[in-house]
Amino acid sequence: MNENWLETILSELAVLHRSLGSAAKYKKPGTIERSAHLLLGQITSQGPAGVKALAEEFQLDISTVSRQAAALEKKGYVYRMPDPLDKRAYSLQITELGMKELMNYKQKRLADMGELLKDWSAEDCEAFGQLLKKFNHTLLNLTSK
Amino acid sequence: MNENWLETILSELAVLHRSLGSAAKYKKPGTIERSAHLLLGQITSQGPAGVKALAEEFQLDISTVSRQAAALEKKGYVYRMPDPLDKRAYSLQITELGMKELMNYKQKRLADMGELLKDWSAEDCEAFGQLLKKFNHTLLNLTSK
DNA sequence: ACAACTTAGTTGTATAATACAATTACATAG
DNA sequence: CTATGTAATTGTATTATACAACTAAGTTGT
Repeated sequence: MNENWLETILSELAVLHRSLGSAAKYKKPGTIERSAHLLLGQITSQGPAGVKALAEEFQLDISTVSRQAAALEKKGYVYRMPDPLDKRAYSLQITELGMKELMNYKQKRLADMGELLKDWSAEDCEAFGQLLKKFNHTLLNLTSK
Repeated sequence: MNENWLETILSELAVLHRSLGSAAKYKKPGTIERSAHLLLGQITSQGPAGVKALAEEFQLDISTVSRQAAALEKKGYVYRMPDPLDKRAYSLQITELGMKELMNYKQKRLADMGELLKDWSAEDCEAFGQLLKKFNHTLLNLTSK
């Protein structure tokens, strides 16, 4: 394993993380935040789920997800469907408004990313997407065991 | 431009950002943080610099870098070299202790990353490193103009 | 030469995203 | 039916960031 590439990956990941962190500062009033959108996306694509399941899925602390869920609920993007068998639990379901918001957000992000990558070859885009996916997969697998 | 890869890139970046954010939680006492290490790395590889120059380099707010610099100084990893021509300004220079710390940190990170990627082919590591670099470059170029 | 402007850095305040610990309310097993 | 376990919330803390107000020092223009 060539150490040089490891070093590159490490430092570029650090830089990337920071860029993504500071880029997050286009928060006009009324917008909702990145993490909350991941939650919205999850319950949209995978169906309703409770806080605990979502936290496991994302490997986050339950408290983190709980607060995100509360924020989403406050904005009317999700509602809580009580679990009939367990009065402590509930499922988060996306609302019409939530779906609209999610679409909107995705659309905007896609446009931005398209603009950013407008000079990239299709091959590079594809490779980058695949490798990111693979990396995330590797990361989640390792940390979970 | 194939929209599908854009979508993959978008969502995988979001996931990656989050993983990197929560992985940051192995902070034993006495450790120093990711961002501060980027600063240390920068003044090591590019030579001493002031807060303003570093902030520009990283495209961060000056206040952010100022605080990071203060933290590094408090730990004894950098010292302030007053600029003889401008009494407002100074250069951050790395100390022996700072170098030791930086080495140590890099070493540990390299080992972790090597472990993480132990099943990756050399080709994939290389491609991932290159694409990350390219992406960061694209990102910094665009946002700066 | 001094008033007006500009610049380097700091500090106050705010926000997002996270974790861990304590708590609440309910569920389940002896 | 008491003891233990579990879903979620809430309190508190941390890192990393930005923006705005401020301080002190340098620069410029008449």
